[in-house]
Amino acid sequence: MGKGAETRERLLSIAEAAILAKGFGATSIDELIAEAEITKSGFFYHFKDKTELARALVRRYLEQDEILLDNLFKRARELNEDPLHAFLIGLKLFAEMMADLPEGHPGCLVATICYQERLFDKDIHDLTRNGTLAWRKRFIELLNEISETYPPNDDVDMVEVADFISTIVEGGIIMSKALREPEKLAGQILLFRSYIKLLFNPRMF
Amino acid sequence: MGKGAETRERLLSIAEAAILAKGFGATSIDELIAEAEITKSGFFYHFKDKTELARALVRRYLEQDEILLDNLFKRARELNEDPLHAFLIGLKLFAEMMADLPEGHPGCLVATICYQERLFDKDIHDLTRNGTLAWRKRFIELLNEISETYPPNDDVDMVEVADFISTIVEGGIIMSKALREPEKLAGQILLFRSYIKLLFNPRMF
DNA sequence: CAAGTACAGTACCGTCGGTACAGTTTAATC
DNA sequence: GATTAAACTGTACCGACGGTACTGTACTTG
Repeated sequence: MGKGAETRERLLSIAEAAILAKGFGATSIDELIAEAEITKSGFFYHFKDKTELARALVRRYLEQDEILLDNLFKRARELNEDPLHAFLIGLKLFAEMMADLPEGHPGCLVATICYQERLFDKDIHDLTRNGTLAWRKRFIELLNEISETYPPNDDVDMVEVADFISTIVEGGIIMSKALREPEKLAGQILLFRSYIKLLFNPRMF
Repeated sequence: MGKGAETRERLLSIAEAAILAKGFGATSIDELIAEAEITKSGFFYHFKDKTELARALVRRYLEQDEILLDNLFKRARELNEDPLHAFLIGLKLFAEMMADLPEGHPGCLVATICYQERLFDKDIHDLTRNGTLAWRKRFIELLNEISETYPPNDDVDMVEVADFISTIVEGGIIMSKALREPEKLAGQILLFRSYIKLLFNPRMF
């Protein structure tokens, strides 16, 4: 990574932390450049305005997220080739990863942007929407594979179940923050795991 | 309601909508007074600063929320005196209420504040935390009553299950916004209902 | 050594949160 | 009918911030 790309990455990391803690509108460029130890000109060299910073931030966030989830569920599949058990293992790994964050989850950029919709243009909203649809696609594929072997015990739409995990992670982050209980997120992910167990349990009824 | 209280309420409603759409830091007092058609002096007559506006906003939000949930689950109990079935009816009523919001849920103030933590003092964070704990208390009581008659089919902590509904509502609001699918929230609440059905179903195993 | 990269420096504009304080309208109270 | 408090309006001002514009320069690379 060249010198320019390094400064850019540093700016993105500082901005992400600040925006997740204070919101986009309340995050000043002045504070970002103070922490990054560059000047305003330096900032505007990398991003032509605040909107472009936001765009770059979301893109980076979704890419990193994709890689993380890819690795996690690939590892889970290597530990057990049955799709249901692999998914349950993946969820446990995910919960453990969330539990290991000492200060709790720092927050999801998608959520921040949704809760400040008026500040962003269609471009950014399309990015977050496509990111969310990518989560849906990932989990639908896993769930469809599971339901081929294990018929579900309740008549539920698999798209809803696929979105359920995203809902619970987003909600769990908020509950962790609101309650000041960092472990809450992991606990809620494990409850989703409990639901999956009950939904696909072959010994039911 | 006197003239003063009326203006105050109008200000609070305008501020709530603006803050849920743009965030606290990005909401200017100037835009609030423009929409309320009063002057800056008028604003500072009612609230000594922006922080006091936030405090009043959260208090009002949690009070209204409490009343809404009280009525909803009281009505559900009147329709069926079995605690499990009453709860399932309550969840259906809740989902229907959320589905009836034409533009989707406008957002939860607790979530907004959690995602802009650095902007608020301990006072406000205590308010949101106590609000969340009130949700927990409400649902723990309902769940404990259910589990006396219906032993749960999985070994889960009832506190986690009580928080699960709050998690799903908070997450469902974000998913609705991110996907631009207002119905998503109701669908996710109904999935929680599906979980409750599976968890307490007496015909299991 | 020329050229681009990666910034620094300086100056300026309009907006915003907040303060201060004097003046005015309206409705209830004595 | 005068008094008084509530509910504002009007005006002026401050420092911080987002953003623009343009010039200058150290460092690196071909």
